[in-house]
Amino acid sequence: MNIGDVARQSGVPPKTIRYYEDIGLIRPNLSENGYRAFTESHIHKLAFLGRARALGFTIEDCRTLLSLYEDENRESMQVKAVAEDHLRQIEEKIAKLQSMRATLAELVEKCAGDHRPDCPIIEDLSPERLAK
Amino acid sequence: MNIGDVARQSGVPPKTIRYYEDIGLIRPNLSENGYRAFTESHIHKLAFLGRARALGFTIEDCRTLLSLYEDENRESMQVKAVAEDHLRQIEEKIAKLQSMRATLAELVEKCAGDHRPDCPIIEDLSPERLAK
DNA sequence: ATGAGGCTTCCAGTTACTGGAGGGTCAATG
DNA sequence: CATTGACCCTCCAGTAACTGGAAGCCTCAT
Repeated sequence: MNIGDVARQSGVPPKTIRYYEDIGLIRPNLSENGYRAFTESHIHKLAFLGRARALGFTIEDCRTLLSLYEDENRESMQVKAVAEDHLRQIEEKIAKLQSMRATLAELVEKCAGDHRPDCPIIEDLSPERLAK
Repeated sequence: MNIGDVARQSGVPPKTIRYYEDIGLIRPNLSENGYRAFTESHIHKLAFLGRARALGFTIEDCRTLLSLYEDENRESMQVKAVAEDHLRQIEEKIAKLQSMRATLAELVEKCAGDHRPDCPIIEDLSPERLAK
């Protein structure tokens, strides 16, 4: 199967598939004409990767998860560890963003948004000592 | 003032200050010995940038905000527009992350995390058609 | 004058792709 | 049989915002 078909069936764009090959996530065969030749198994792996990426796992996490996916003797605790770690990082990001949102929302609300220059947003960003 | 002092007073590391100069956010003078020479005003701008970055504004947003900061004739609606836009993007990011978190939390909870290979996380990532 | 610490420039690496140039391959059509 | 359009290939560069490191001046205190 050619890369275009695989892209359609896995949901992973051709460019990305080539990139995944570059970094060693998948290893398609080469056919005589120089085209990559993919199998069903490649489609599965790519779809797997697509979902893992959609859940925000890093490429390195994906590498680990893919090897666990292929490993009949994996222990679910290995998978769980990766996922829990990722979950923690997502929660940290959410916390950071929520704190930003809180500050921003407050500032935006306080800002008149008219034609005058006075602006609580600018003031908040300015070093207070200027007020001296 | 040398870059080290400015870094300490503004909270922006020397490397980053040089980078900000590179991309035209600040313009320190050059002293005879080839060192950058900063003024109070540079410290203020850098502190401003540091805060804006901490609120997640992009460098391009910072460029805009900095010019508004320096513009006595700014209209607060200009500032507000930038902030509102940024706020919207943050909210989008939060939404995406929360959806990831929900899925991940559910999967993590369902995973036994023991020595057996069965794992709801891997199953969720796997293309279902394999089940056929 | 020597050594520590600060300053300089420049190059490379980070994350995960994405776009584009330049150029072969294939299947179908005229 | 030539051409056309849709594929495919490789390689290079760019994205965001820094950060680390090498190689080499400058300055001040001993």
